[in-house]
Amino acid sequence: MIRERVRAIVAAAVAKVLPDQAQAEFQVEPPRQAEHGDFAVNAALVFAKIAKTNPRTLAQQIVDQLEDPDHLIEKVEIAGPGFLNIRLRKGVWHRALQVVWKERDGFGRSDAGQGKRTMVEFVSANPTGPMHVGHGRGAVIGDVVANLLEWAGYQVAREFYINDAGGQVWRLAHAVLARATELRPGVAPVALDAEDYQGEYIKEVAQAWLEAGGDPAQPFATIREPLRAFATRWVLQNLIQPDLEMFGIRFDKFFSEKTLHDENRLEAAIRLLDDKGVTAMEILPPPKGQERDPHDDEFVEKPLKVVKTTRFGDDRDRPLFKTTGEPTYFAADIAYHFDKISRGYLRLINVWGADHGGYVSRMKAAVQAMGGELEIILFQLVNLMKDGQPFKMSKRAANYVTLRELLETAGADATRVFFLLRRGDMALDFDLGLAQKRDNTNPVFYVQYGHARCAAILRKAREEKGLEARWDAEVMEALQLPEEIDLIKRVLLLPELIAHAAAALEPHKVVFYLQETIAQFHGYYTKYKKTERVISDDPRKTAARLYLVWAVKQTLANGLRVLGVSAPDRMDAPEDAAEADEVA
RNA sequence: GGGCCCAUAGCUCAGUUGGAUAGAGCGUCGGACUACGAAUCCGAAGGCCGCAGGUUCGAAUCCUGCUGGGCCCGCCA
Repeated sequence: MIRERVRAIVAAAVAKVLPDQAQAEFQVEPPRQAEHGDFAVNAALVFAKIAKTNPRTLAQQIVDQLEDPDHLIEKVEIAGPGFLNIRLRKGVWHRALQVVWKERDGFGRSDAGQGKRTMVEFVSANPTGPMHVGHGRGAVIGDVVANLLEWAGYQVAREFYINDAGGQVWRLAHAVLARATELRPGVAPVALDAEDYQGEYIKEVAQAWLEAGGDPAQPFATIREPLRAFATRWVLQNLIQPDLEMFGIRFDKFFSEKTLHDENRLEAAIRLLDDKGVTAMEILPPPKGQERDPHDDEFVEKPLKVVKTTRFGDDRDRPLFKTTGEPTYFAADIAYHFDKISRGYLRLINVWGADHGGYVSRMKAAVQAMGGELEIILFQLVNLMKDGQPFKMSKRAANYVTLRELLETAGADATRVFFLLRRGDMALDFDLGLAQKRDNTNPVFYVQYGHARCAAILRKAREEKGLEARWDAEVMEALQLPEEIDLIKRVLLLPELIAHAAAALEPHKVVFYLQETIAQFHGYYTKYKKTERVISDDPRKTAARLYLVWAVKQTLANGLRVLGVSAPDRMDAPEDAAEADEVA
């Protein structure tokens, strides 16, 4: 990478001026202002204090020691408080653009991750009902983070944790039984409890269960286990997996919580924590500022086995077992994460909604105690809006907007981009009216159109002139317009942009990069469409520009692939954009 | 009472991890197609980067304290 070569040149000079500081960090960055050259280096500012001189003098000393055997540098200036503004020869940029031709669909990849085995766990929606828009945000963030890590050289597995054990799934089973008795005349009715799931889909589950031979005349206690198994599997297969498929999201594994209990896996994980000395028997205090309620029989004053998560910065120690003796959800989650570690995943990443914020420190503490490394992406919640007004929804109530409705009205591409248009730690207002609009206020069309426009130019060159874009080092110096050099620089930014977004676990950066890149291309295209066209009578310029357009197209395609968004070669009329989404 | 997140143009948001004159989209106003796609582009107007201190060559960015908003807070999942 060019930036690294420039850094090496400066670092060598710094080492001569200040032999002791050779390993210290300084920045080599593209400056905001074009007049400041190709790279701004702040080495003199960073080292001035150590060198006990003023930055500008030090900058001059560094410049005096610069050696540039490959003749990359055209000009170096000392500017402002002591920046080195470095301008490279244009030929350096021309030659560098060959990398796109060499790497093609792989352009943008790097090996920063060095194949480190990494697991991204995301969605993990409870198998008790349809997914809502909040799950959609987590799904897109998780999927694109996983893509980013793959592109940055990690070996990535995607996993979905199925919470198919515990109290909520009994609520689901009971609700299904209640609805089944309604559907089967003559069977003694079982009433739907207030805490049971109320949604219409429960009737579908009940119908399917009856068709599969379920017998609603049996008492709940005797059939609840097979009913639980049936209902959670049905929800997963009919409500959750189809949505993920529409979204284009695949998981390497769906991991069942139930199997952890069935196979006694909690025990081994807890024993490990015992060995590490981070468990204890404790009577847990009530939360700060609250009195113990003597009438509340749910919280018996009785010692419980806990993980001493306070040692890792948690507010309080967390129980592994309830007073009833049953394991907590936390205990099962520990077993699950122990399993991940045992399978050799050195880096664990979980994608959670902000409503799980209180769970972060305890889970990190537990994983750390087991010798693992856990990072959690907490994304802020999605506020549903309709016509500018908050649109309240509740999971138990029958009416709420599902992810599927959203995918069906807005399409997978637009939904993905919409969710990635903000940083994850910003709350997101999702306007249902806006999601259904299919005009240029929707940014996905902008980027896809840019890709299609590049494709159109290449198509025209092929059909009317018989010309194919290809790398030819001899003609590249025909690219002399400042906008052309800027476009080359922008294209070459993709690998570091992806590596940077992966390191920060911030997928939205890719969206902004693509928007800026295509805007730059549109500007170039429009400015010169009457004077310096891509396809002209000058064979050298035409060949060089066709390659540049091809490289921009490849860059956009690769960026879109990371986002999981299609890159169409032609756009249909705006009214028919819905169909265009399906073309991958 | 405590913890996490947020506050930047009229609105929605970026801001390269501390750099030089803070950017984009939408909206407003004014322009640009007889040739590669006008789903586009160019220009103008619009800012106390929530407030007050601090750290240093240098702060939207880091630290402290406020103000306002979101989420969470006993063994649910």
